[in-house]
Amino acid sequence: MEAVKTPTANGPRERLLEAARELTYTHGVAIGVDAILAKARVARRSLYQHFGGKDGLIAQVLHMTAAADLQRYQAALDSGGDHPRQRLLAMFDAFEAKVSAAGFRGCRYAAADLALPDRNHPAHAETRAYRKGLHRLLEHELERLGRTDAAFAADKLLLLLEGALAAAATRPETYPARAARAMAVQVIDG
Amino acid sequence: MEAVKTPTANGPRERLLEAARELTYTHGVAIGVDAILAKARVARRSLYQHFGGKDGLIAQVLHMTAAADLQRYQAALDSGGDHPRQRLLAMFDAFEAKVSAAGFRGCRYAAADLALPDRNHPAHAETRAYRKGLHRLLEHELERLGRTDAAFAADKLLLLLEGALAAAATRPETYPARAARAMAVQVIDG
DNA sequence: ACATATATAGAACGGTTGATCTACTGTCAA
DNA sequence: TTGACAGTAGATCAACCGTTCTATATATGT
Repeated sequence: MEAVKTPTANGPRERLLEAARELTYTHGVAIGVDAILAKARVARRSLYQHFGGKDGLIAQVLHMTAAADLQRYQAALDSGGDHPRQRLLAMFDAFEAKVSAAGFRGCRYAAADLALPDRNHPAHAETRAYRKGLHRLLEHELERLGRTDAAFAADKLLLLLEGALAAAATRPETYPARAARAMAVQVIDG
Repeated sequence: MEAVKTPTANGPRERLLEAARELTYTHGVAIGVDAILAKARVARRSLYQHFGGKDGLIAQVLHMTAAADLQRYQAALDSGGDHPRQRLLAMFDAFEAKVSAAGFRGCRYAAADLALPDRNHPAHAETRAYRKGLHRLLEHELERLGRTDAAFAADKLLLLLEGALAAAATRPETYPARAARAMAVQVIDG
């Protein structure tokens, strides 16, 4: 029977996704197809077979990393224990470690949105879904804190995260994540 | 004598700057040279004569808009009267109006930084100078408030502005500038 | 009137882009 | 063995990129 065929864990499709994930982060989504193909060591045809084109590949990369990033945020929350306040602070701690880590180059999703002026590009739907998911994580914790303005407070925390990502990409020496965490405390305890 | 020659207020140089200012904002700095030339109704040669190339034009556009934007921020501060607290709040009010205005498409400087992976591109020096100038405006008001941590507090306000710009570009329906202003009050009164 | 500088229009260059195509190889099931 | 399928390699395409070029027109200053 073999109902489920092994998804060739290291097949051309996965190699393309991995290569594109790295290159679009370090060089932006404007990176050339040739560079992706070379890094993935995959035939040109496979790209168009699996993803329909460059746009499809980029959208799929964002879809993949969004799921992974949201999982990481969820894990950071869980590392804070049971109390929502501690959970949120643990998340901002993990966030600070992330933006301070070597190789940090800014927010992949903000970069994609800014680099693709075409509003109908499939990538925008992915970045929108990502932010919605992150907002949901934050809002849920704030609701558990008994906040009646959980949605608005989640907007604030999301704004702090986005601002810190933008600032960390251009002025890392000011430790923006630390400033964001300090303001987050005000929002959480507000 | 004519010590100062009229800088041909509507000469090719000015038309190029104006066209590039608009097009790089709506379509990103990846916009083609041809589109800029067509909009400015200027000969191809004039671009290379005046700016040396596309990179020089982009850098000059950022230099020009940075000066204008900083002047606008200064004017917004001044509209708040004498007291630093009122001046800063007036500035955040003006900021909210700006990001809510029709045609707002995000932060020109953040977009330029993200779209130009080459760290040596002259545009980066302009965006850095712009942020430094904005930071100076904020820090000066905070110093007048007697804050000993004026530099750090200015970092926070700058982070709020950058975060609101990023959020307003992708989620305008959440009124990020309003959230930023609310948090700014906390920082200012902190 | 003449020279100079600056503008224009547009052809052309070499390079790169994303995408399509043909041809060949290997695998596996019928 | 045969046929279908997915993969590789690489030529090729049209379009566009930023840049350089020639040639011509239009001012301005001496």
